[in-house]
Amino acid sequence: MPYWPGVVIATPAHSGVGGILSYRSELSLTPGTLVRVPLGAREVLGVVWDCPSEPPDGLTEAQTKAVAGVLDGLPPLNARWRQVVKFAAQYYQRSLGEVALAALPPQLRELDATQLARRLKKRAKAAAAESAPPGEPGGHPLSTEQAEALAALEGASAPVLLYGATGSGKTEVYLRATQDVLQTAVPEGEALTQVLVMVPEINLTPQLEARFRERFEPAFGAGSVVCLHSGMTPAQRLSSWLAAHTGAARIVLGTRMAVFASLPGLRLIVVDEEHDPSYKSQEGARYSARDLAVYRAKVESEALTNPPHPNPLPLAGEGATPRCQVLLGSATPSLESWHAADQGRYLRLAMPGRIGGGALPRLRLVDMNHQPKGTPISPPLLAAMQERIARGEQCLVLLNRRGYAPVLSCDACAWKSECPNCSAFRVFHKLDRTLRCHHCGFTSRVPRACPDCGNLDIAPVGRGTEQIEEQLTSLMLDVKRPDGGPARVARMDADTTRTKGSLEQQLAALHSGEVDVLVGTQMIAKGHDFRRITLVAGLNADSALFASDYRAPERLFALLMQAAGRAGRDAAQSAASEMWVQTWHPTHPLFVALKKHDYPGFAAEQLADREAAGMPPYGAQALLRADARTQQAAQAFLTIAAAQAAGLPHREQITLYPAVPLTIQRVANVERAQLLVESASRGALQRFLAAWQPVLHGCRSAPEAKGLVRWAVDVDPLSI
DNA sequence: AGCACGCCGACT
DNA sequence: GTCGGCGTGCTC
Repeated sequence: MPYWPGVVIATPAHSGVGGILSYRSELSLTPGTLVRVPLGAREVLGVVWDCPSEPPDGLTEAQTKAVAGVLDGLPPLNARWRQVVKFAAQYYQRSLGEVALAALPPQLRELDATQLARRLKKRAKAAAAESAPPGEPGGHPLSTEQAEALAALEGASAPVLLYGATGSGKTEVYLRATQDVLQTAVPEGEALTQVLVMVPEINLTPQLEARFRERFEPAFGAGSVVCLHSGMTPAQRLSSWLAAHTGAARIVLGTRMAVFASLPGLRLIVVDEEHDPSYKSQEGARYSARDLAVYRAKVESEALTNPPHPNPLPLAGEGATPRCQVLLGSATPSLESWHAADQGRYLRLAMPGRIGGGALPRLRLVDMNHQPKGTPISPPLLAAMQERIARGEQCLVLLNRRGYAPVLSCDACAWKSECPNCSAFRVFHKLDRTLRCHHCGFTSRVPRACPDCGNLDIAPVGRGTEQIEEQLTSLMLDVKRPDGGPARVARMDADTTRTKGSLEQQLAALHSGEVDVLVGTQMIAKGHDFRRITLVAGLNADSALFASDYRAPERLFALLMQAAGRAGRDAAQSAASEMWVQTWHPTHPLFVALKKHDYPGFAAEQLADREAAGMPPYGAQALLRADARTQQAAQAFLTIAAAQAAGLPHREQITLYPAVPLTIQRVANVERAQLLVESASRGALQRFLAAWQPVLHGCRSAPEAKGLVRWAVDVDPLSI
């Protein structure tokens, strides 16, 4: 008698096929089993979702194809993993298959059974060779704050928000919490405990990886720490994924994609810099890895509390029910998490002090209204920097704009360096004499004269990191370091760190003291531990103060706080360390709060504004986005979709705003528009979106929407 | 999403 | 005469 496994394969997000296709099988297959199945003309990877003995919803045997093969040797994906994938697909309005297959390493799709067997054998051999004698992980003595946080974490039965100043030693808390989990005994036959640690950016994984390896590999073996991020080669990703899935890896360290790793013994999820927007995916299923981490921990905990096959003999001395904890860490938490802690849904643990008793840098605001016009670096800031360098200290200069100048403009006519494919200017890069579009990549050589009128005077307008580097270099010409050498200025941004190893090389140059002033984009504000920096300067903060994006202030606060955290990490110098901000609005409340290092005050203010406006986290939002050949077609699709939403469930609790073009309306010759969907109730929004989905699918073929390229729903969007 | 099938311009 | 452009439509 054949079985009919519901197999999940990568079906399109909005296709009529709901995502689950049924096949025939001679054998009953365990849900979670990986299989190969025929689809159209090819054979693809699938996951068995369920396996009834009756054919589902009127399918006849003639309509079904047979499962082509089972990837045996691989344990099935467990029910918790499937639950997280299912939730993510539902919540973010995508097909189950798309989310499930995106969560698996791409190479798994190409592998046949023999190749897989070979990989698994290789893994097993490597693991045997690596297995180290057990030892005790080391560690530094803890500060009182760290010890208290850890003690509180131990008993916590809710998500924990670790609100710790930069330099307060959050990483050590992560390491200790990990250690506690890894040393937890599990009943015979159960999966060994595992920990998932997420960081916002690939750049930040190497240094964290080094700390985790150093701490845990001596005790848990050479393969116990693995990384999972999109920068790895397909083979590496498969290898790490298999290590996590089979339980050989005890710690998985990765970017947002790692939230979908298969971790049979998961007991702790750490989300470092939980406020960081990089945790929100911007393509495919637009999930928030931070939010999914919280959900995943809940699912794992429930499974531990109500195990399908309860262990009759609880471990001696284990009074508390085991659970999977989630630890969200930040010096400037997201307002969503902060609000959850205010409400008591999350447990807030504060670590306000810096390790070694160091002070946070003092904020110096330069009122640009009282400075000579046209000077990117104001005289008092320049003097302060020169003084620091003469003393052998280092400075960091932050400017969120790559290139030499954001626009090139003709003095005689109206020509500007517009991108032919985008509604944006191309950026002047002086070093290679190019005009580059940062949105579509279109690049050409800088014209010698104005392309429109032939005028030879085409001038850069505004400033980027290249220009600041150039100007600082000349301003520092006469400045001597204590060793008598000339002051050196370097630049670090996406352009200087493009090639492999260049980031490490630049960081090394800074550490060794070769560089006195480092100019860079926000990448220099993140994570890296710079010992001798005592002055950090933010040059162009004001653009975010009055941006239309309501989250801009929160991001600016986080960025400046994070940047400030780069200064004075050496406790001996911290007392004299400074964060300089040049602004035309020195009395802005954001700066007032920043000056006092008062995140709670800032958050309370922002939350009050959000509540008054019914914005998240008080109300729920989603965006319907459309890309088309013409702006008219994009908006027509959205407008028709809104009209056809009439009568859908919960429509009366939903506000649909008019379709509007995006701030950058055209990118790579595609016109972009969006429509904001709002509701006071998250549940109502969810159910409305689910019901809207088939309607949206139908709107695609409306004659007015001819030229539509694609559309997508973004639930809990980060920018609107 | 892939990958077919299916009708109109520049090439061995 | 073909090769190939990407528009529409389907995948148990």
